[in-house]
Amino acid sequence: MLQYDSEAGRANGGRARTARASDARRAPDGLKHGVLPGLLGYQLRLAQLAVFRDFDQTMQDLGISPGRVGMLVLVGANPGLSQSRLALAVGLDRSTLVPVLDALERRGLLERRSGPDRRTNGLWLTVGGKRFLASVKRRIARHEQRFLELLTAAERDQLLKMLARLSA
Amino acid sequence: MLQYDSEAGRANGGRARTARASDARRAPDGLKHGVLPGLLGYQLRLAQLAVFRDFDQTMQDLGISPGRVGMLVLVGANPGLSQSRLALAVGLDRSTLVPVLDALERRGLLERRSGPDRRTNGLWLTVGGKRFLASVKRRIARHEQRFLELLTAAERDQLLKMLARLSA
DNA sequence: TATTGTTATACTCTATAACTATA
DNA sequence: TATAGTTATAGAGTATAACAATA
Repeated sequence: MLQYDSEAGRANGGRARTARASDARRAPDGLKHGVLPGLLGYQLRLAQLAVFRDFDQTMQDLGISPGRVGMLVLVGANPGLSQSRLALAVGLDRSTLVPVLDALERRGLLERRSGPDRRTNGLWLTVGGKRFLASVKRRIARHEQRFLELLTAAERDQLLKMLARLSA
Repeated sequence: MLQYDSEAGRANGGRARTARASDARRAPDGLKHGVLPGLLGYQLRLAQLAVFRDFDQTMQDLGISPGRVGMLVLVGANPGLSQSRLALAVGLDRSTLVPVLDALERRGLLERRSGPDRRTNGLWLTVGGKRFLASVKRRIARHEQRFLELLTAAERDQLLKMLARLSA
C-alpha cells in the first residue's frame, strides 16, 4: 500500500546525490520503492493506515469510525457544546457536520437541545450514547495496547512527543 | 482538528482507571480533549495531517497529491510496470486506477504502452513526466527538510524505525 | 452586520459488479 | 477458467454558496 511515494535526491542543496541503500532495493512486492522507506510522510502514512485498519477491525460490529468516536468523546467531555464549536474542533465545515449529527442522533447516541442562544444547539450524549461510548473506550484501550506492545515505555513516550512536535 | 478522539480508560485489564493529567485539561480551543493527546492513533493522525498539509503547499502550483507522486515514483523506478501490479502496490483496486492513469496520461506525465502480453499495459514515464518528477523530488526534499529539522538525527532514525515497526 | 444552523449542490476518492479481450 | 483492463454505478467524506432565524 502506498499513498505517498518519491525519491528525494539532492536534499543537500546542489551537491551530487548520495544514493541510499533503499533506492535500488526491491520491496517484498518485487518493486523498487526508491527512497520511500526513508521518507517521513510515507512512513507516517503507512503507520496511520495500519492503526486505523486495526481500529476498524476492533470496532467492526459497532460500526463507528475514528472521526465519529472523536465527536462523541468531545461531546461527552464538553456537554452542551455547540455545533459550530464542534465543527471547529474536528476541522470540518459546520455544514458538513449537519448530516453527521443527524445520523448520530438517529442512532440515539446524542441529541440536540436548545442552547443558551436561540440560534444555537447544545449537543449532549444520550444515556445510550454514554453507554456506547464507554464500550468504545474499552475497545480503544485494547486496540492501543496492541500497538504500544511493539514499543518500550520510553519509546512510546518519545514517539508521542515527537509526533506532537511534528504537528505543532 | 480532530479525526480520532477518545478516552481510553482501563487500559490495564479491569483495575480502577487511572486519571491522566490530560483528561481534564483544556486545549487551546477551550475544549477538554480527554485522553486524546495520549493516544497513538490520534497523534499519528495529527502528524500526518500536518505533513500532508505542508506537502500540498509545497506542491501548490504543480497540482499533484502525495498519492499521485507515489505512482509516478513507482512507474519511474519500475518502467513497464503493469496496471494491476501498480494497483496492488498502492493499495487501490485496479478499476480505481483506470481514471487516475487516464488523468496522468492526459497531463502527458506517463503513457500506457503495449505490454509483454496483449492483455497487459506497460506504464512508462514520458520525457515530460521524468522532468516533472525530478522537479517534484527536489521540492519533496525541501518539504521533508522542514520536518526533519524539528528532530535530531538520532530522533529521526528512531522515529522512522518505530513507525516502520507499527506498520509491519 | 455577524453568527448559527441548514439546504442544495458538487467534487474527490474509493469500491463492487459485470463486461471484453485475451491467456 | 483465470487474468488485465475497462465501464457503470454507488457510497463515503468533504467543501462552497446561499438562505432563514436570531443576535
